[in-house]
Amino acid sequence: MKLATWNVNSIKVRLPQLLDWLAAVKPSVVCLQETKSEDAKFPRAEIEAGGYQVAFSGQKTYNGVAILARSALTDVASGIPDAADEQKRVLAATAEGIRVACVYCPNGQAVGSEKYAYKLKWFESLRDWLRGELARHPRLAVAGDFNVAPEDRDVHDPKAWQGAVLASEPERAALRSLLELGLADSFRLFPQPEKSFTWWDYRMLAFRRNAGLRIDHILLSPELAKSCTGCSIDRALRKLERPSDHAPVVAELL
DNA sequence: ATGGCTACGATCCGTAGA
Repeated sequence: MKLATWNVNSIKVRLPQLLDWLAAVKPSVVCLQETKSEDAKFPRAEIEAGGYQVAFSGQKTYNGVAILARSALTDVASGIPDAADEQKRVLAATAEGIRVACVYCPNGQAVGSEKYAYKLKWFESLRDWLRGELARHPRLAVAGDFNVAPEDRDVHDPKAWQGAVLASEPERAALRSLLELGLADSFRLFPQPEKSFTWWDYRMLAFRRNAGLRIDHILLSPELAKSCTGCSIDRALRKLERPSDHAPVVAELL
């Protein structure tokens, strides 16, 4: 089965691409971020007509997450318990016997800014929550836009990005703290092409120059990591007219 | 050169993204 994550940057704008992609790729479970849609306006019927169950937690203009599954979605839960946050960034559900956590981690804007502090604090809450989730759910996947490039090889120009937001050491340490819980970065379980990225700036012909970052990830519990047979980035969607600035990441699980 | 797009909700510009 395929488990995918994609930051769509507006579910409304990207809906036709999403439906085409679902029909072509047929992932079993899909995590979406930056839906930018109030729940009342979420295109539930269109996605259901495409053969998917869907759970969503959104707000106007910003953030917003959703989980799609070809089979039933159960035990849907929004947000990180014990972490009061107005921003809709987390959604969990069980599908195909997997506990799936869809996350849209804060961007952080600039190192040292208020939003950067919020980002680091938010990662602490995420880590504390996931520690318990891992104990409760041996088959746990955490998929989404983490807004952190884990290592220099995940950055097109490490010198230019040295210490910058998305690549700074405190952010990398925050992401590592999730891996230290026992979660594996599924992409790095396998040999991968050099300069593999999931996000490219809309400006500066960044995609054409492959000037990107790998900031979207699928993290797997030890049991799921054992059953993972591949992980890749689907660059095709980034080439379409009016693309999201992110490409989907797809993990293959037995 | 620190910008350049894109989406949104509000107007015809500001905020945010990464």
